[in-house]
Amino acid sequence: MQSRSPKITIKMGGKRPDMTPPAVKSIDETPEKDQSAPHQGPSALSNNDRKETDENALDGSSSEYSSDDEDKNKQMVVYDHSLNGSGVIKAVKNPKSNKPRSASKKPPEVGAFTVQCANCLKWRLIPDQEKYEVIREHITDQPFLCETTRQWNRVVSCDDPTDIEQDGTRIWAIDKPDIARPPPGWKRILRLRNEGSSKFADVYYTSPTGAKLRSLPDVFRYFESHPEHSQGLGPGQFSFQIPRPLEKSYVKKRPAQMAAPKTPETLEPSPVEPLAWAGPAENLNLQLAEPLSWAGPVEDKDGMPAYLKTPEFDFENQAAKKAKRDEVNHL
DNA sequence: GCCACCGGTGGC
DNA sequence: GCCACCGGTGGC
Repeated sequence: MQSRSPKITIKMGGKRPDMTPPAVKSIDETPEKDQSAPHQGPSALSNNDRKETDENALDGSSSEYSSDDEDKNKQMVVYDHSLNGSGVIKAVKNPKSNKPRSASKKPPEVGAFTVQCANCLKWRLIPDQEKYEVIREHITDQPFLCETTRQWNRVVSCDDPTDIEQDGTRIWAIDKPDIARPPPGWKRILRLRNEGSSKFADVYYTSPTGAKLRSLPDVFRYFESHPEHSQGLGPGQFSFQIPRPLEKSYVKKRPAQMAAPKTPETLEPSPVEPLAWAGPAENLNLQLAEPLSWAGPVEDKDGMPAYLKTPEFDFENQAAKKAKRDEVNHL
């Protein structure tokens, strides 16, 4: 299909931006999901990516996430923004990267990190994951600004053009704000899944001893078996929250639940009646076919660019969660 | 056998 | 619907 070129813009939620933590959101640009062609045309895009990277002074300090790979056709970008829109992005490699050595499709990888300036709303690439994590950790209390890039000796102002545009070559996703940066010796790994999976991504932590932990209970169990590595650590330092793809169709919808057999008000046992399920099952199929209807352009009433809707962000809940985390961390 | 990746489910 | 958690498994 023709590739759309959504512009990313942040649309303020209807809510008043008092004390509001940063909203996180993302864009996902996967123009088509051609089921048969794992890789295509977009090889040119990798040039774009590289050019962009160069232009944006990611040069020297750019990390292992920079564009070494030739098959970076698409990227996923994650960002969040606060009241006036400060956001964080991540970019990801093409989900359909065609590494010759494996027939199995490798999931996309994070390819870059970007944050949106709270003032000018332009995107600024972040040189490496560590810096990104620091920014994300405090994005609510310390909105990101163009001047923040001076931390890594980059001089850029709100007058300068954006580092990165939504040009249809990337997949955008929404990251969560205020995720604690991993404790020293620990790493927080975000693994994206392939398009069509039941989930968008998985988060896991690697411990100082190399253990891979997939959940908080995992972390607790690790603490028990490795008390020497649990000193001063609490659950607040770990977050298994995953970003969300802007394009919801990236993730396969869970089939609608079979209508639970109505429990009659009476306590009379009701006979099992399998045939009665036929109806719901058909509906289920219809729903699965539905996602294609996303393809059409989406006009936004507020004059915002099409294709981009600011996902709703639960400010209050985020604030509550953060408070809870802080509280936990004090224990 | 290991592990990266994916699916499913229960709880909210 | 979202999320946390964990089981299953195919590919190595």
